[in-house]
Formats: sequence, structure tokens, C-alpha cells
Amino acid sequence: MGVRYGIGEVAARTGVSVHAIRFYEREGIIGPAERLPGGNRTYSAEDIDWLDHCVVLRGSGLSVKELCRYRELVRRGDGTESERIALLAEHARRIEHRQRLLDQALQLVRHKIAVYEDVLEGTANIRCIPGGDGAGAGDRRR
Amino acid sequence: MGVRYGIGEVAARTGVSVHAIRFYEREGIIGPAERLPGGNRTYSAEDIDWLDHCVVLRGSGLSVKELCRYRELVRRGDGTESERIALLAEHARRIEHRQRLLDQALQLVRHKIAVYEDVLEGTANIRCIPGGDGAGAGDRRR
DNA sequence: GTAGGACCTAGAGTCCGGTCTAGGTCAATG
DNA sequence: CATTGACCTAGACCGGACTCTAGGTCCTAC
Repeated sequence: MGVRYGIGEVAARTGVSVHAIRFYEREGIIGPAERLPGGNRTYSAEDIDWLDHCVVLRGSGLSVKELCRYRELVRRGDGTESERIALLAEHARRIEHRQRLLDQALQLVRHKIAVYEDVLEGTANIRCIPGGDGAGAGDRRR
Repeated sequence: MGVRYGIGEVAARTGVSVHAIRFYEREGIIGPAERLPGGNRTYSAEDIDWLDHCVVLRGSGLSVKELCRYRELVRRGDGTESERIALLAEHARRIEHRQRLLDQALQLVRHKIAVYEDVLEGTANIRCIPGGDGAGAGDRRR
């Protein structure tokens, strides 16, 4: 048991470049990899799993720094759970916030697309308000 | 009619810093502002609306460059609708992709939080797999 | 008339998150 | 034994998106 993987293989499996993996190690997102006699890094399946998690978390906007902090808490082990929860809960809030922004943006984009499509179909080419972009969202404050 | 606003006021209303507004102008995201005799920029309500849209689009990950391109199409006016649609549709796809990533991340985060909460409640402190972070998601390929 | 505040320009600086380079080691292969 | 390929290190470099600085102009109000 205990299959091990070279850095290139890990890169291929996770989609993280070899450079980025080393960078993550330097930054402390992933622990110092074990080395083969000769100095090459080797990784276990668990290392890959952790890296996969990192990809997901980074992809959702968790900064390298926060990710380091999280890993440090995990490394320190017992007694850090509530800090981990705090960190993750904070991040969950940020994700939810981003989701709302994305929803809003998607609506705006779809609305604009619809307007342009109408224009193309001639349905609405009554030559609208000059100066406008012809695709206002109309849902502003003020 | 035709109330006009100074750059500071626009900044306050849109949440975009004065610096960033000038930066956006240099980059071409917003057109060269009209000037008061004396050189100060003034903005109309429509300018503010456009800037608000820009905020939403930027916030959803549309790059400054793409936003410039979009504004350029709008400026060129009639005949650019299908290009605008293409650009926006492409962006809509990116937003949807980001949404999926965020959903995935949110699930992971919530799962981890739940696991740590269980640990805190003593429900699960059977001292788990050493080396694990105690909050694996278990939904990996491989 | 001088202080304060809002604004101006050009351009330098910052932060983030990688990415790339140069120069080198090591193991297997033809 | 020369080449190839995967890997190594330290550190320079990059693109994106601002942000800030320095030095200056106006206008209003005391």
C-alpha cells in the first residue's frame, strides 16, 4: 500500500502546475513534501486529496494566506477546531456574498442579451433614448 | 434637468474610488468625462448608471479589457449588437461556471464545518485517522 | 491674502498569485 | 558514455487591477 506520486503526476491529476505546487509548498499551503533519496518530492494519495481541496477553496476565493492559516490549524490538530470553524464560516459567508453578486450580474447580462436580441429581430428598433446603451437594467437605487 | 455630479460624489454613489474612476477613464471603460471650465470632471446620471453596470460586471469577473471592448461596441452603436451578444453570452457562461465552482466550494466548506462541530460536541472524537484533517469530502475522482 | 477642500496630471508603487529562467542533479536508455 | 527526461533550487519576472504620490490649479470662505 501507500502508492506515491511524482510532482508531475500530481500536477496532471490535480490540474495544478508543477510550478504552482512548489509555490504552494513554499507558501505553506501544503506541507514540505517527502523526498525520494535524490531529492525528488513524492506525494501520497492523501496529499493529493488535500491539494484537491485547496484547489476548490482557492477557486472559491480563499486567499493563499488564509489557506495557509487553515492548514496550520489542521497541522496543530486538536483544540483548533473552533478556529477552523470560524475561518470556514467566514469564508462561507464570502462565498454566499459572491453568489449573490454573480446572480445579480447574470441577471443583468441576460437582460442585456435579451434586449439586443429584440433589437436584432427588429421588435424594438424604435430608436431608443439616444446616449443609452439600449440595455439598461433599470433596477438602480436613486 | 441634467443634474451633474463631481467625481467625489460619483465615487460615493458607486463605491468606486476616485482613483479607480480616473483609472477606468484612462483604460476606456468609461468615456472621457465632460469637464467644467477649470478642468474638473462632471458626470450625468447616465454616466453613473453605466458605472454601476461596470461595477456589477467587474464584480462578476469581466476583465477591464473586455469591459472596454464592450463599451467600444456600445459606442459604435448599431450593427454591433451580435458582437455584444457574443461577448455577453461568453461572460454569462463564465459566470455560470463560477457559480458551479462556488456551489461546490460551499458544500465542501459546510461539510468541513459540520465535521468540526461534531468533533467539538464529542460526538466524533474517536480519534480519527492520524494525518487526516478530519474533514475529508470523500467525493473525489480516482 | 491665506487656508481648506475638491479637483487635476503623470507616473510610480503595491499586492496577488502565480510563472519562468538559469543552472544543476539524477536515473534510465540506446 | 551521451542523451533524454523528470526533477531540483533560488530568485527574477509578469499581468491584472488598482492605489498612491508629488506637485499643481481652482474656488470659496474666513
